Amino acid sequence: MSESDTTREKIIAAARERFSHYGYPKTTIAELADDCAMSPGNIYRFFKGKIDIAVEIARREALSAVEVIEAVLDCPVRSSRQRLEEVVFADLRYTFHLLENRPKTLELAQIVVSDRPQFQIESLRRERRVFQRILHEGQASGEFFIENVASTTIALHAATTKYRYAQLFTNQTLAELERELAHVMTVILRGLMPSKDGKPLAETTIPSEETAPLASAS
Amino acid sequence: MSESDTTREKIIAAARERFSHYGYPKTTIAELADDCAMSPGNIYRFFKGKIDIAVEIARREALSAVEVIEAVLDCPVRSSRQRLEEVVFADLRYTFHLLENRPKTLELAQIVVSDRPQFQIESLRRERRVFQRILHEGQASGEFFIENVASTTIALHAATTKYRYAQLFTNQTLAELERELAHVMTVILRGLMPSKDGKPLAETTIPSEETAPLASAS
DNA sequence: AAAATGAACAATCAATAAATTATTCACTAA
DNA sequence: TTAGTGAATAATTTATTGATTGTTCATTTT
Repeated sequence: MSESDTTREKIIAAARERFSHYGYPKTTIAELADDCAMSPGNIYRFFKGKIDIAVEIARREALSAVEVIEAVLDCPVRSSRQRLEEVVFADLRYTFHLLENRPKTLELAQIVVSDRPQFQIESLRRERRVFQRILHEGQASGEFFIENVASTTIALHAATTKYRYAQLFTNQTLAELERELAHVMTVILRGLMPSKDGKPLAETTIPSEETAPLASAS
Repeated sequence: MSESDTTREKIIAAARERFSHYGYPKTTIAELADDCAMSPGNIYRFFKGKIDIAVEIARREALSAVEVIEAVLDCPVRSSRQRLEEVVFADLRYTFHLLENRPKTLELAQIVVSDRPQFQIESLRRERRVFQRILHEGQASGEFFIENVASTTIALHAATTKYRYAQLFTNQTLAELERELAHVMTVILRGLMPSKDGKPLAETTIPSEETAPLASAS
């Protein structure tokens, strides 16, 4: 058990090395086998296929990313507001630097997601859980006024979508993105705070679709 | 002048037809020339290259999309809040239906953007201008409390990024996206409204980067 | 002149063949 | 029994070629 575990780890280590240097497609099973001083066939006793090695690496990468974000929760802060700000900015900075310094990580993630869509869904869910904890704390302490923590978490997460994998959408610099994110957080936080008179603004309801059906085939 | 203008329009019409039916790559200049009863060479008296025909079509598409959104501004509404809600949902619905009914439109847009990055920047800017007008109105009437309309517009636009070209990010249904967007707008609108005691929450400032440099090459 | 042509050329694409690679499995070693 | 092998095969990628397409331009038509 422990024996086969270390063998498995050896494969993962070799793969991490090659994937990040040469990329997933240009790394061959034969090369990994060589690195581990074993035959290609033996790799398949530990992984069902090449893609599964990538999945395992990406899974660990995603988990450690959430850990980095979660680490911010351990820092002492004045308020839930500050906690939320710290986490959101940490998220932006972490993914920005990751894509900047190790571009192959993005490539690997895209390959994994295109083969395993569920992977992305679960990664995002883990990330949201961190947000949810902060909102919950803020609600409990009375600092935030939140009618429904679950749906507000989703809203917060959606509103900051642009700042995860920002390089996919824009070629703004990190400084620009930070400035922009600060404005987004200003609006959102004002929206999370209780109004002094205790009467929160009514929720947005989905407007009815009035306009004629557009975009018919030309 | 008018003569060559109608010829140009004939080419655009033929291209619109073929691009939306068979796609940009599978449409040949020879076919367009045939459709217009002219020789391939003559097309080049009106467009510098094939891609420029696509750019012109995409430009018009983008303009008419903004017009659709702007049309919402003409409907009488009770409040700036309602106006903003209508516009944001109209945007989601328009682009959602567009990509659903005419998927080649997305393909064309992506081809144009990859060749002319400026195209996307300008399209987004036009869209933001609509948002900005509403925020400005709301500020003038006192309905919204906004310190800086320009940066708040950018924030609003960024926070709703997910709902433009939503199909690129998720495979949620329109109904799911609408429900989610309603929550996002709830938070944002609460953030835009003036607090009763007149003292708005301080703006978010960019937190200092405390964590050690992460994501060094492995 | 201005508008248009169509053959000529260069660039790109599609189809196929060749080479490489992922995966399996009957087998050997510990 | 468990760990590992490596040749055989299936799947994928890469290279090569021929065909198609985008673009130009000397020439013709209006």
